[in-house]
Amino acid sequence: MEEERWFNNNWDLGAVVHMGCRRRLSPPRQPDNPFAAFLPTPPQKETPPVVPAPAPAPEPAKELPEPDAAWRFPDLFAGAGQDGDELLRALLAPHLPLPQPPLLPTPTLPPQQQQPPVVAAVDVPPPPPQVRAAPARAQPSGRPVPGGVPRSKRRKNQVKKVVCHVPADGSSSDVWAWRKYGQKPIKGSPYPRGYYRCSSSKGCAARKQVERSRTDPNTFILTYTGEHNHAAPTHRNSLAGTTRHKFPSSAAAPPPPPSVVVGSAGAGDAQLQHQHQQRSPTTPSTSSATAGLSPTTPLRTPSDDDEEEELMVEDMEMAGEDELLFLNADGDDAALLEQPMSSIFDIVDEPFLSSSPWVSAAAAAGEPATGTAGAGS
DNA sequence: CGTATTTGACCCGCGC
DNA sequence: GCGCGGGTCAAATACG
Repeated sequence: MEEERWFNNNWDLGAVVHMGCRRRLSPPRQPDNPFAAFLPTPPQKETPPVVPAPAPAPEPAKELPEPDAAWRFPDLFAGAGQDGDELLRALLAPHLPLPQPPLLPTPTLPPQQQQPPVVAAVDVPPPPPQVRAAPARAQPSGRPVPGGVPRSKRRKNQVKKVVCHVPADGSSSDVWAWRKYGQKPIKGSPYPRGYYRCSSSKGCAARKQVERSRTDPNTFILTYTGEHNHAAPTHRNSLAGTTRHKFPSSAAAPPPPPSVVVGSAGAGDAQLQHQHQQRSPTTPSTSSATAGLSPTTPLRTPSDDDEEEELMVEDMEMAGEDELLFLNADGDDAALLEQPMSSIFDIVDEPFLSSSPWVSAAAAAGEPATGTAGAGS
């Protein structure tokens, strides 16, 4: 039951999805932040499930504190070097060369807001052989596996993950289009976890999980799994069809602002809402997810930092990865963190970088222009 | 018409 | 071996 409730909440993972780990300039604040749902507000409107989390107001997402702040992509790659995560490497590779500055001038961002999201590269170590030989059952039900990898194999053990902690308000979008394929309530967490798959390419195995940190509702945990086997989309993908913001059937849940719009900084949030509320044609940024996000950044208090670290640790433990790398703003890696996640993706399609509008535009604006398809969300 | 989102069910990994 | 929890799939629905 509780789960259902959370489920219903349907907070906008999408928004987060877009955000990815990138930080972008954010507009002042919006009344209705798409991320609001993720924000500190308790998912539920009235009854807090089991989570003792100090949920702020019962309001849906609207009452979120002030999510504003722009943020950038946490550098997944920061830790990439070691994890052996090809993902990270890939991400980093292109990145290094990039002149990071262009990304965010952070002119308007107050110091507090500038906190880079924490990124952790999780390398899931292959399970000890003894643990389980997993005969890899061929697909049980015969369900075709997307990547050709049997579901069982994809599971925890062998999956490489990149974990990013980003401020709830912040949002950034990555160039990729993410399509939501599931959402589940997580035990122990009042917030549901959204599952997204890269819709930029049909065969792309890249997946993304968006979850609000139980310890710090102000932080979203983005987990990237798999690699993109294609170049970043320059414009909406064919796959990324139209964005649709449908209000969840669950009437209980307030219409979450599904997608973020790439609007101009400042209006971004507002646009987002408009988009899904009014569906303004102006920003067809593609569907919701990848479309730009104009998230705002959350105001983070100093204490948040500490919490973030803890979060990271938790993640690591949770993930069971001894070898996880966590990047923290405090750490030297912070510099790396400053790089927008999009860069990471860029790796995949370097060629695109040259022409990719988002890279520069996104960096500047903080959002991927309409180029990405919005799936995500 | 095509695609995205939502939601329930199924399946599997992991722990006990 | 069983149960729990997580992750994914697929059908239905809705929107551009």
